Amino acid sequence: MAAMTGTDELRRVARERFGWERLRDEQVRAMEALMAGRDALAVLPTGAGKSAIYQVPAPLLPGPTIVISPLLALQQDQIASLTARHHESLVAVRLSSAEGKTERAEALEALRAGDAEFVFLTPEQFADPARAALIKALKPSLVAVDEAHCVSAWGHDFRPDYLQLGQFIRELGRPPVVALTATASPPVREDIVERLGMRDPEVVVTGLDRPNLFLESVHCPDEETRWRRLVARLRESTPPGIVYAPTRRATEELAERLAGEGFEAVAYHGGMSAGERERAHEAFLADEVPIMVATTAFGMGIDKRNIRWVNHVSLPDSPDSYLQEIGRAGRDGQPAHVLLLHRTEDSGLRKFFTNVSVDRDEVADLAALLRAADRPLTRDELEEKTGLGARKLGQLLTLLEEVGGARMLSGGKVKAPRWAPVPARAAELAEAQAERQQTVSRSRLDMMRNFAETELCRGQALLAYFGEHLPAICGHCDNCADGSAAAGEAAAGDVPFPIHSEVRHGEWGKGVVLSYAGDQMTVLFEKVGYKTLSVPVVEEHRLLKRVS
DNA sequence: CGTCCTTTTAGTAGTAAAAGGACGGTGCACTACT
Repeated sequence: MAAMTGTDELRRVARERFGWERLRDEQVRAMEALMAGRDALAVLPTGAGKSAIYQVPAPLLPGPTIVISPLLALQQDQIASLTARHHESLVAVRLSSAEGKTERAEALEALRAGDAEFVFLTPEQFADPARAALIKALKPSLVAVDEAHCVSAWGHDFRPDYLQLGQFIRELGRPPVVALTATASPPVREDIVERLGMRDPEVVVTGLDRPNLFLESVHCPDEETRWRRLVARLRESTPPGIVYAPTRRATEELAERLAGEGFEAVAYHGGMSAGERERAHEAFLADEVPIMVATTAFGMGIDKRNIRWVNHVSLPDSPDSYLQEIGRAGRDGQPAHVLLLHRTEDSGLRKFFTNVSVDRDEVADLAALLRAADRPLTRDELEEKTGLGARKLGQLLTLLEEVGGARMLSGGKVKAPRWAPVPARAAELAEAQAERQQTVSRSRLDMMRNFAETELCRGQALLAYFGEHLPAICGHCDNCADGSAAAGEAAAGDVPFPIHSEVRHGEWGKGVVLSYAGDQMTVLFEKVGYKTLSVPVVEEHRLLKRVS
């Protein structure tokens, strides 16, 4: 009964304050969980109404709603769209480095007075204890973590404050938390839930299959072939589209070379000035620039529905990244084409990026320093005492925390827990932990390569990675089109373990069966990530045992 | 791990291969200076 009333209330708010006549079942399920004080994790494609999941319950809950969002430009857009929809009844403010002292004070006052409902923040905002206290004093009733895959993708090295979000949420007294993302494979989902300290979240996941995207992958033996295939493809493609290149330099050289061939192409990467980036972005959105040649910097928050193709001229680091990037094509539902031009050599760069080199002595010194200190130390103090750079220090601290050698306190301070292992042991554990992470990253890269090289259905391969089983071949990839997918499928015999069943491997431990393709099977192991195994070998040597 | 660029070496005059080293992606926030 109560649930019914709650749902009616949600529908009323959606209709009256947002103008949404219908809510999808998944949206309602997540919203109801939040209203009941529970956490929720929503993996929904862009355009499926992710934002509504926190926006609709927000005015029904007593305090303001915190929205954690990774990019300032993205926050800007989100606030603009909320404001446009709302004619001042639901105000959103932002606290960031872009707001001056006065603006911040005004924003906080509006939140305190109840004149503003949403406050947009980056995870870095909580690093300053004074600011964290101000936010805590607002008694927020809901925390929404947008683009939640960043927790997993960026937290471990690039933006370590992402990993401290869970700590901050605890300090807030654990209001309901909703994590939102368009793509998250099972290990990423687990990482999000664990890192944010979510409890038994309501998980809503919708199908990831995008039938209007035609998937194609071509192996290129050399750079010349890659260039020729790209140009040939661009000549027959309708703009606008995105070419993803691996390095900043490659984007600039490629854009120039394409211009020489008569294509209007503009480069985009993180090394360009904010102004240049914005101009390029705006021009692309306005259909003034037909081809964007970009690094992974270009993507999040791009709201453009008519992107007709996405071409990659290098192998991405994982299917996670790949699905994010190709997902930007064809949002209008019209046919779109994605092409992956890969070389074996591409993996080198990716391996370099996933390389977590841990110097045992450095970690041991750091652990010893923490243990010897009679009070919690700030990062600045640690940087000074160890001589490590901020990036490296953050990485090592994260590792130490994961193995119980460090504890993060509010205000970015760090101390050694009472039960911390001795420095030498902590270093050993940290090294092992780094190796595990690297093993999992490499397994993702392996899966990306499998996807690129498979002669079977690519749609099935991609979705299986994300834990989704497509019962029939996808019908929208190159291998389905030329018949090789169907041929491979027919070759598959009986399966020893059902899809999604739990299995155990003598060395790799527990895992879940994701897919069968040809005589290969893919299993996702908790500890070592994705593995592809030969079914006959598994059967002959009884490598796997059924668990559930 | 691969690529690109510079330097060295070989060995004999203008070039060419080998060896060495640097570099590679994603963004916030803060400070100093104009």
